[in-house]
Amino acid sequence: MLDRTDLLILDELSKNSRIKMKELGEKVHLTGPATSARVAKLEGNGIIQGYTIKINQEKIGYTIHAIIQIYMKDTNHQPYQTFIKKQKDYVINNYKVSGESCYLLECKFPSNEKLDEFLEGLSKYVSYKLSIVINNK
Amino acid sequence: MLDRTDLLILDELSKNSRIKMKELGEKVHLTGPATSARVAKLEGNGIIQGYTIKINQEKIGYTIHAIIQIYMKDTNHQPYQTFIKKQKDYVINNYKVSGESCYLLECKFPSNEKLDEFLEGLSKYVSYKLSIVINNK
DNA sequence: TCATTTTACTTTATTTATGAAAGGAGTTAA
DNA sequence: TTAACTCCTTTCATAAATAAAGTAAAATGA
Repeated sequence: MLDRTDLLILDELSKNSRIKMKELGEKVHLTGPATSARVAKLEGNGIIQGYTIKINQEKIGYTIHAIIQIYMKDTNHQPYQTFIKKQKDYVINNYKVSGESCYLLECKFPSNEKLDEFLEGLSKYVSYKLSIVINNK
Repeated sequence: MLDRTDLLILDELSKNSRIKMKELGEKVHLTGPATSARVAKLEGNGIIQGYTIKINQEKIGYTIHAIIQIYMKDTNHQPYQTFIKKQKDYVINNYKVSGESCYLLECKFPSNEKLDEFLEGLSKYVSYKLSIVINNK
């Protein structure tokens, strides 16, 4: 299904998704139009789900990166899910997981005040364990 | 430092980083060159760290998404870090965290065999708790 | 206060990239 | 062998990016 060239294209687009088709073509030894057709195919079959940017969250004021293990108090997850949906500014990912906890919630906050406020709300619905990210190497 | 227009630009580029500067300009009520200059500034000051793609990992054979809590057996983290550096194919993020565990390791695997192999290696250096991601809503 | 500089933008013109169309080479299958 | 596909290249028209020049408003400073 995917050959070496496709994987190379994915790799290059991961590193720089705004690369020109001509330049990407040079990297994978194809012409611009051939490369463009390959990329369109990868979009069409859903392997490329979208084009996005990496934002330095600290530089835009989100200095706290938290990962929170969520334990349900109740079998009904809906109140928790509804709460999370309202916190789009803070929530990066809300993973349902197998293992010790029920969810792993990845969030960003601009201050301890906002984090505290969030946890106050959260604790109405679930129990949690908080981890704060120090680095990512 | 960042005004409303900058935040709008970041938002639009997050949704589609390959958008034309002219089209992005229309969304934020600027001309192409003005938009282009704003974006260049956001790149220059490091707020935009890079342009990338979202890849559907399942469609390229990575069906297992795991998050692993890491507990050090020893005060020396180096053997663990060295091991992780060798596992680039599988490791998405290796967060050093405060809280219960020392690290939160996010990984992807193409099969239970590869996951098992990885865990066998991992257990030489650290203790761990494994969570498998079911969904992300 | 008023002149000067800076910043942020628009407009225009040139360069560059994209995307459509035509065609060729290699592969597969009747 | 021939037809149908796939995947590519080349060519060319169109569209976008970029550089340069100019403008207007805001900030700076004597």
